Amino acid sequence: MVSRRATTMRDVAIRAGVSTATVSNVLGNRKAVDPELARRVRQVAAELDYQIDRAASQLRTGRAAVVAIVVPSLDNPFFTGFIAAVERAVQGEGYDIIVSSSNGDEAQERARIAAMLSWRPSGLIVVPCTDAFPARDLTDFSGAPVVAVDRIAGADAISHVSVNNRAAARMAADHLIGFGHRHLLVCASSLQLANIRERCEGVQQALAEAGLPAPSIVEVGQTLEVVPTILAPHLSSAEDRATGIIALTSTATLGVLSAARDLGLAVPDDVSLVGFDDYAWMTASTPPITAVRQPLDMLGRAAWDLLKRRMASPGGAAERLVFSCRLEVRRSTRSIGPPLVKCIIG
Amino acid sequence: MVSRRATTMRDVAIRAGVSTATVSNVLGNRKAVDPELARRVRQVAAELDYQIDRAASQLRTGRAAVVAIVVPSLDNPFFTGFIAAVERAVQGEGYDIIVSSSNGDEAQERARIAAMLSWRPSGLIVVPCTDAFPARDLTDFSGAPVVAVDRIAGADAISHVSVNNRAAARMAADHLIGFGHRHLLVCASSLQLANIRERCEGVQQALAEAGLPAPSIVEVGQTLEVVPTILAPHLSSAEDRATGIIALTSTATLGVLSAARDLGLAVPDDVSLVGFDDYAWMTASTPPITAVRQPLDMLGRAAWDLLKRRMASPGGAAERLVFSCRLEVRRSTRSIGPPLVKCIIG
DNA sequence: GTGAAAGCGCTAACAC
DNA sequence: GTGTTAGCGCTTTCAC
Repeated sequence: MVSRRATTMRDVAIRAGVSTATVSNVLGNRKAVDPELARRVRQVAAELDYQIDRAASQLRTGRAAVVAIVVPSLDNPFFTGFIAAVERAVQGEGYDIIVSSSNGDEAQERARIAAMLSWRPSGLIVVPCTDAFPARDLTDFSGAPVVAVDRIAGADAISHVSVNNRAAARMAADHLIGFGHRHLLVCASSLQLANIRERCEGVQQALAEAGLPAPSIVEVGQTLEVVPTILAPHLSSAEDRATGIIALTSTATLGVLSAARDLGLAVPDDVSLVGFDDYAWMTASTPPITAVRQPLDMLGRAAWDLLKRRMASPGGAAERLVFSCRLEVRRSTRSIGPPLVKCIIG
Repeated sequence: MVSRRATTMRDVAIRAGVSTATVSNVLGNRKAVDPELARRVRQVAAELDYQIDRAASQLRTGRAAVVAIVVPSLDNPFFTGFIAAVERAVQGEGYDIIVSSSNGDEAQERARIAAMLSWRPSGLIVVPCTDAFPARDLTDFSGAPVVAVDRIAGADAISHVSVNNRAAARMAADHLIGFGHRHLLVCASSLQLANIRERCEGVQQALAEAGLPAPSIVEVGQTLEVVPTILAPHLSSAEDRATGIIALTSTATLGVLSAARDLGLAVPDDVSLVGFDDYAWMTASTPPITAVRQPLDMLGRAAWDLLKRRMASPGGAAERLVFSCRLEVRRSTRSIGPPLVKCIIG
């Protein structure tokens, strides 16, 4: 296969007997062009398999029709599901996506964002690996529109989309409380993340309002293998052991499942479990897992919408969009008694 | 936030008191430059937060330091895991990735590949949505180096990486045969795909060589929801029901699990199951699933290596790299009797 | 070893 | 409504 020079706009122009400006106008739907000429241009372009050179177009216009996405990991279905949603949203508006993973590391995040920025993308969507998002100076400096996703503390100057974490976690807790559970265990990935902290608070509030004891919160990290070991002591003490567990991420959910199995605890007979995020394996699992479903598709679409708003008016105010989650009730939770009726004295 | 023009190479050159050519040479490690000058250039570049404009660089050199990846879906952990592996491989060699999903549709695949090609990427890695890979004319025409992954029939003119599907499936079948299973059911996604057909053949061979009856093969598609319905008749007939199932993809594995549960069949007590692909949920599941693990990371790295070879010598011959899978034996399979001893007559 | 200058393919201003 | 042309920021001869 010999590498040949690609067809240029000039080639098309010559063959169609017009100027490159006209070709550009036709192909970019930019200025009114005589219909007959336009038809001819399009036909020649098709015949020659003409593909615009984006580098040249970009150099001239100063911005590429591309949105850059940086996520903490490409091996996590939550992030890849989000990317898929963004891709669906930008499709058909002529934008492509470039994606990069920060591997959950701030230094890498910074480097990856810098690299993405050198494409002069139309915008940048980032799921920061910590909620401080220290790479913000980079994006500020470049002037590229940015939308942050999911984890961000101090939602001041940056547009962002997220989920109502507190409400989602309350919903999970209320479900368990309604099933008569009084002692809950929260299995969190990392309390360094604002979204995880919010979820914890949601559970705490629900319990407090029901007049029940505060939940135990255990931090299990992001690595599945170690979760059972960390969890074991909390699940073994037969006496005041939690009867209901809320796992705050899908990895945590998997971890709880492993731990319970290793300890010979049956779900939901011995412990009820509410998971987070909603994947195919949760419904195929035995028992199917009751879980809080985050609207990934909406999140992706919203990120793109917000980005477009920033692109249209870079000077405008930052916006935030918060989505609600749904609880998919399945079979990993069971009633162990009547819900405690809240006692209001005074 | 006011959008400001980014720092250009010219800015750096002026401030460092040199020409843009020198800056280019320093930053691109291209020609020998006086060490002191080089130091100054680098320092100024850092001070100004200079980021090269890739569009300009690209326009000049004719190729972008970017590899385009097209997969059938971004919602499938096999494909996203592959993308993650490629990203790891290209990282640090200064390449970025642009990714796009064909949604399993040939027309979209074609369109997405055309769009990717307009970036004039250094290369293209594609997991075709059918093994015919009809968009090959596009890539041939553009002259961009291409590597196909996983599904490709007639491995002639195009470099590709894949897994030894036949051997992998044989391994699964032999494991079951060794456990005394004589009647196997194969749960395939789609027989349109070469890799799936090869897996079927692997099972058939193993059975034939053991002198056992041919497996039943049922095609369940890519949508999880319908799998149990399709599978039900094959799992219900109490008499000659298969005692061992081989699921040829992770979705199929999930489908078998759902179907078995719906039918009240226990794994592995009533049926043994070997899955394909190896994900976290398989080990967290109860029981943990015995599965064929595809070496995703090697596949990604190999795709990049092959691509580099094509980039280095576009005229060279296409190469293929085939990897072996491993069987992770867990608890979804059990022995139901001694293996049948193969009887060789004559 | 360094700089001047041409030009990659496109778009946008402007002239007609 | 169409063509001419300048120039985006970089890399790469080619002189020096």
